[in-house]
Amino acid sequence: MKMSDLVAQYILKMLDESDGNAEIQRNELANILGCVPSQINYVITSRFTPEQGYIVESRRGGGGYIRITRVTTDRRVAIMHIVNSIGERISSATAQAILGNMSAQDMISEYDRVLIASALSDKAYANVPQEQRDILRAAILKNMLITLVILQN
Amino acid sequence: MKMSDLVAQYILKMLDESDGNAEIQRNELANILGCVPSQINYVITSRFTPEQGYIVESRRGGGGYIRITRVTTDRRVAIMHIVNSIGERISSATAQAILGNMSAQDMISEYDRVLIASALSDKAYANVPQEQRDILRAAILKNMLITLVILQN
DNA sequence: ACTCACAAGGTCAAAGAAAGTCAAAGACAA
DNA sequence: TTGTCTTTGACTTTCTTTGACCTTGTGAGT
Repeated sequence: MKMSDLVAQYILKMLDESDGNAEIQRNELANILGCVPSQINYVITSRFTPEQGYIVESRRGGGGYIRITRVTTDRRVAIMHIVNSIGERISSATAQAILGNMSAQDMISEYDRVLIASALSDKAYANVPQEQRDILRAAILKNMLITLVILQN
Repeated sequence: MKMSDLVAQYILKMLDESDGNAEIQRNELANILGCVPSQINYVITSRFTPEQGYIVESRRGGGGYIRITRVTTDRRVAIMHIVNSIGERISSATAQAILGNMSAQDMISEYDRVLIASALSDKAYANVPQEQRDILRAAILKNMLITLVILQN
């Protein structure tokens, strides 16, 4: 595997393990992975750019470091906002409306909207007693939206 | 036999052997088959086009590659097959297994797998009486898979 | 405070490793 | 003979690796 991929992988793993925030020491990491230090810079500038959703800070000198932070895009925050606004139960119509808005506002793709909607349609809930349906729908909707947030990036 | 046919044959064999997904190195392959590298490009552009059901991705530079993926149209058929094989009820474990297989066989993307799984997880069904859960899950799973089939272009 | 040594990280350009493009030449069937 | 498909190779573009040299922080000794 390419060195640059190894480095990226290593950093991504750190990010995953520590909630989107990784602090590395350039020389140390280069040593662990067996590459030249500037390779680390290369990987960071090519794969951890702001466009790709990362903020990079660093310091030189003794005790220096490079800190890479995965920025939770507004999208993720926005989706979580909606998740939190969904109560204990939700009707089919309301759910569809919410999904429609989310898609209109580019928080989710059209593809996701349709797919999620298909998991909420009343059609699938034929066997569930009326008063349970909306509770169930809310639970599933939240679950899927949270999954989306996790899948972002 | 024509060089271009040899190359095509080689690639087709790789696709067959690895489930519709072949990754080659242009120069290496050219070397194995004894042709110039650009011959590979010629074969790919003339025989592995999207119209003919292939997706081609590539990267230049060190560790570069050319990846050719066969998009089976019978993907839809295959999914419907599975839909029909799902009975009245399905357990969480079985559902996960089916999704895992589908993703492994490239019938659905990893993304879809995770998203669908999140709609089936037992966690969301807390309020549903035990014996209803598996029925509901089957209904939702089928619904989502059918939606996927529709969404496939 | 001042200076100097050391410890980080940063920059940049050159070399290397692949893949892509394109046009000219060749082969061959209609 | 003409038009289409193949073959080939020179040249281009993109991505990666490496190393020499630069800049910035820290801390000890004066």
